[in-house]
Parts: sequence; C-alpha cells; structure tokens
Amino acid sequence: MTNTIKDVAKKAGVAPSTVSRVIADSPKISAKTKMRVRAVMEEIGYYPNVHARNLVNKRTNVVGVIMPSASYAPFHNPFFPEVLRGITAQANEGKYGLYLSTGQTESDILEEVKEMVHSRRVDGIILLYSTKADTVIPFLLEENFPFVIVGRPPELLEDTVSYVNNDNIKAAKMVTEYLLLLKHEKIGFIGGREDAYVTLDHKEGYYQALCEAGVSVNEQYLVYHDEVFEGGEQAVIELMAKQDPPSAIIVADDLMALGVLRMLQSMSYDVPKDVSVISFNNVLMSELANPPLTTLDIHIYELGFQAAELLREHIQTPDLPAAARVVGHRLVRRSTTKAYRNE
Amino acid sequence: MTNTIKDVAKKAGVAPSTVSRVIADSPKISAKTKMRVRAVMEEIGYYPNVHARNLVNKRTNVVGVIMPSASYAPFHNPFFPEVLRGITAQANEGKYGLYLSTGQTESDILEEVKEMVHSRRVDGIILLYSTKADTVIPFLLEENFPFVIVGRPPELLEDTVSYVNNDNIKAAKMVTEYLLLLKHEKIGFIGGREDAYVTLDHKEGYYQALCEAGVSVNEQYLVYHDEVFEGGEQAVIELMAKQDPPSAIIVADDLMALGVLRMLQSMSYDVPKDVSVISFNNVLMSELANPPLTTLDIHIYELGFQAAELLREHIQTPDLPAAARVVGHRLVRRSTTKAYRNE
DNA sequence: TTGTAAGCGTTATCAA
DNA sequence: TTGATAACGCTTACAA
Repeated sequence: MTNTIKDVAKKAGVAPSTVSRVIADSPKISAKTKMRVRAVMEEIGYYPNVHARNLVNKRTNVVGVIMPSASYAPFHNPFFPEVLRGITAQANEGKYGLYLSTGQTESDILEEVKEMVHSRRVDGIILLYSTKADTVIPFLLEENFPFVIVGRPPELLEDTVSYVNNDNIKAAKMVTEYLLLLKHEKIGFIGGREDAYVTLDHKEGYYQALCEAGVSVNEQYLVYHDEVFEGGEQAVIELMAKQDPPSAIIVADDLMALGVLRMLQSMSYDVPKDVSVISFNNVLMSELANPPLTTLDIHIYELGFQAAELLREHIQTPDLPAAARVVGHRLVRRSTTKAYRNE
Repeated sequence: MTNTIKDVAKKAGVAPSTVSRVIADSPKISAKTKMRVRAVMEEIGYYPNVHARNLVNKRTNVVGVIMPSASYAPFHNPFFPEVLRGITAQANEGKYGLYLSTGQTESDILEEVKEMVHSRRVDGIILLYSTKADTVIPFLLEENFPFVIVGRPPELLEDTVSYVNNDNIKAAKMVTEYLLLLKHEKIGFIGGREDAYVTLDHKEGYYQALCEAGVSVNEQYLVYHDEVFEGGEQAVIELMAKQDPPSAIIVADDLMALGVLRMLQSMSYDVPKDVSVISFNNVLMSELANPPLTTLDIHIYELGFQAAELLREHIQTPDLPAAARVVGHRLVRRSTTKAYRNE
C-alpha cells in the first residue's frame, strides 16, 4: 500500500537511484527530471521510509530526551514542561524529532539510554538532570555519543562534556546577598535533593555570600528536600522548630516555596513581615502565589532551547570540543521579601 | 564499531538466522544454543539495530504523541504534563517508546502526522486535543492508521474513532446543579476555546442543568477564552461588567480560574462571599490557590494511561472496532464556593 | 534444530 | 546526467 521509491521511479520513468537523488536534491540531476519526479511524488503521496533511510545513513534526525527518574517527580514540577518547550522549539527548527524516555527508575533509564545509543535510535541525547552518582554520563562518554546536559557534569568532567546551565553559585550568592542587604542574618536554606549539582552549587553560593559578609554559617539553617510542594512544607517545620528560627528563607524551587508559604501561613507567620522567602526558577505559579513570590528567573525555556542547539552542533560536527553555555538569571522582586526589623 | 547480528553469529559459531531466532526467543532453538548465543550477546554488548528491524517487521514499537498547536499554550497548562505522565507510565509497561510532535502550527502538525504515518515512524498515534475543524482525524481515518483521541471526535465519527474522554456534559451539568443547589441563579460560564469539543460539551451540560431547574439561560453570562491565566482575567472583566453580574462562575480550567480569582480580588470581590467560583481539572495548583479552588477532578493521568492502553490494543489487533472509554470525575469541594445570600 | 538466501526500502559507488 | 548494483542489519521462508 505504501509507495516506495520504486513506485515513484516506475511512474516517472527513471531509476530508483535517480529518485533518491531528487530527494536529496542532488545538483547532478537535471531540472526537468526533478520536476517530473517531484510531480509523481506529490501525486502518489510518497514519503521515504525512515527506517530504510536510517539504516543506510546511520543517522535518524531524532534526539532523545531523558527525563529524571520518577523519584524526582519530574512531571509535577513546571520546570520540565518549560525546558521541553525550549527543546521542542529548537528541534522543530532543525527538523529534528523528539524521542522521550519513559523509564521510571534509574536503572530503567540507563537501560533505555543504552538501547537508544546501541540500537542507533537517536543521533544525540539531552539529559534533563545532573546528579552525583549518575551512571548515564560515564556510559555516554565511553561510547563517545553526542549529548548535552541541562545542568552541569561533575567537576572532573567539566571540560569533557557539553552542558547548558545557569551559574547557580553566582545565582545563590546573589540571592543571599540580597537578603543580607535587607539586614537579614538568620537566613535559612532549603535545598533540593542533596545529590543534585544544582543543590551543591546553591549551597556554595550561599556559603560564599555569608563568608564574604562576615556572617557565620549556622549549619542548623540548612535542610534538604525534594523539589515538590510537600518538601517545602516539611522543610519549614524543621527550620522553624530551631531555637532561633531564621528571619528569611532561600528555597531551591518555586513549587517548594509554595509549600513553604502555605506552611508558614498555617503557623501564623506573616510573609514577608515575619519571614522573607525567596526562591529559584520563576515558573508561572510563582507569580500566582499569594503573596507573589520573589524569585530568581533562570530562563528555563532558554536552557532547553540552547541545549537542543548545542546538541545539534555536536551531532553535525562529531569531534567538536565540549562546550559550556551559561544562561543568565534575573531577580524578580515581588512580595515575599522585606527588610528585617528587630522587634 | 557497533556489533551486528553477524558478529554475534560468528563468535557463537552459529548462523545469523539462529541469532535472530534467539532474540525472538523462538521455541525451535535448543536451550543450549540459546544460552551460548545469549552469553555472546551479553559479552560483546549486542543490541539489535532498530532500523533494520523496523524495516523488515513493519513495526516500530513507538507511539506518536501529538500536542495541540502552540496557540493552545499546551506546555503552559499543567494538563499536558499530567496526561503525558499517564501515557508514559503505560508506554513504559508495554515497552513502547514515545515520539513527541514538535509542530507549532496546525499545518506543521498535519505535516508531521503525515510523515509519521507514511514513513512508518510510529505504530500508532495519540491525539492530545479535539477540535471541530481538525484535519488530522480525517487523515488518520483515511489511512486506517491506529489512533486514539484524548477528548472526543465529532459526533459523526463517534462510532468510528477510538477515544478516551470524561463525560463532560454530565460533568458540567453536575457542577451547574451544585451551584443551583447553593441557590445561585446568576451563573456565569467561562468556556475554553470555542472550537474545542470540551467547551461545547461543558456548555451543553450547563444548559441542561439550567433548563431542568427551570432557570432561564442568560446568553450574556457566557464568555469564551483560551485556557490560560490571562483568559480568566479577561473573562471576569467581561462578566462583571454586565448590568446584573453573576453570583457564581463556572470556569473551564483551573489555570484560568486562578486568573478569575486574581481579577475578582483586584476588583474587591470576595471569593466565595461575593462570588462563587468552580472550575474543572483539579491540577496541582488548584489546591495551592488562594483560596483553594473548588474544582472537578477529571483524572487526567488516567486519561493518558487509558489512551495509551487503548492504542496498544488497536495496534496489536488491527481491526479492533472503535471503542470509547469514559473516565470518571469527582467534585473536589474546597473554598471557592458558598451558598448564595441575597443582601 | 539449524543454515542458506531472499528481501525490506533506501543510499552510494561505479559505469555508462 | 542517469542507471545498475551492492550494501545497510535484520527476519523469515525454505532446505537440510
């Protein structure tokens, strides 16, 4: 039923190889045969069989997108739709297709990646997470397979793998400094998953800012939770139970920050009067929160878009040296931060 | 570099066809050769080339997922990540891969679908939207290609195409009746895109409830907007500008409802004291809204999961008659609805 | 139970 | 400028 290149060839009165050349728009084919062949293709609705093509070309024009394992609650956090949107836009421009991972566990995912690579399912891979014990990166590296991380690789591999990231250290430092300038000194820090690099970097920036300001770090003020609503709620309980609770809190993620707000409110703390809250990401809901969140916009769409772009370059130029792209950030001041006043 | 079936065959001292049979776990192969061949596959890290496979099998084990065109703001509405989550879970179970559409315009998308079908890129398709003037469905039907809609087809095709949907008429009727029972009679209706079937069905349910209750329909109370935050804001302006503004509002979508809340608050209306608001979907943020939204849970995850399941059946059994699966709904009463009191 | 060989729909090499 | 033909890596009759 489906037409093949032979059907087109027959109907156009040429050889299959000629049709193939027309598809590739080869300059060695005369304008008139091109016309004729194209007319036939149009007429009988011919589409090349991708598998036959991929088989001989050893290219697929598809990029694999690897979501974090389900334990990171990927689809619950608006971060992911937004990176996907960026990736999609760029993929669409470059005529690339998107193949999405479905694995739920870490080992599922590694197996999926192996399959994608070995069975030549995709030309390159975008990793939507970056954690310490990750096994996918070493595998990809060993296979010398094109891939880009949204986030960052371990320090040791910084010059070896390509990635698109924010400067999370600087970002966290800035956020901390902002709070410091508002005269807060008891600053709580609610990090995301401890094994995620973004969390480590946030912590580093937080430390740097405090040190430079000569404020001593109180380890009690650091807690870690998953980047979900409930994580924020729990973190607040831990933090506010300290003998000298913080007057300001830095939260790894907006969704988490909503949990923070809700829990603070339930404890009758007023935000920002009693406690200031500042978070990262600036997803849509941070604006809709009550009160609207002061947050650091990290340009999520851009992270996705650039990752896809960088990957494309790597696919096209196999031995391109690893590159890092840094996407900027921007403080969005809304209503959850306020200068400290001693009562 | 990549190993082929021949490498395995050579190393195991058998013919390529034998290896192929081992892969397929054919019962005609002796246990010992299976062992031996599998050992070799393991050893050299053999993965079958999917394209060679797909080429001869005419199957891909991949399902295509078609997002609505960008004009529907798909990635901005948490509905989509959540259906995707359901689809992913089921696809993963069935060892199916996911191929995501990237098209931004309607014609982009139609072209993508044509390519997926004709070039045999996927075995089946899930459509994440259903609108009146859609051209994808007729195409898929004509090609006799397996597909499932999340939503519903035009009435004329109800027995022809498979779909997974809520009973949106009943749902809207229930919601309206609930408001009626709370003694509201001036009930505003903020629909989504006018060309989406879900909007038509909501409207139908709304009408039915009013008619049965003997309350006359006031056409002025019906407005339509895109399912985004801003749509809700604008809708409220239109609705509350009427000479006799509604005391309760039904909103097509939670995200939109947040816009409704925000705008009402900015006009100094108290929700639910002055105006009751009830919406559909029950995405995460409806719970986090302030005040938390009364909303109709439509089990989005389930819609996705079942769509993937149904599609799988269609793929496995080519001439399976079209089936419709109805996913239930459930009223989640929170804090935006209240009995009407005349002042 | 296993091997041989043809064929899936392309592209690319070599001749013409 | 075009046409034969081999090759890509696999599956599946058909033979052995």
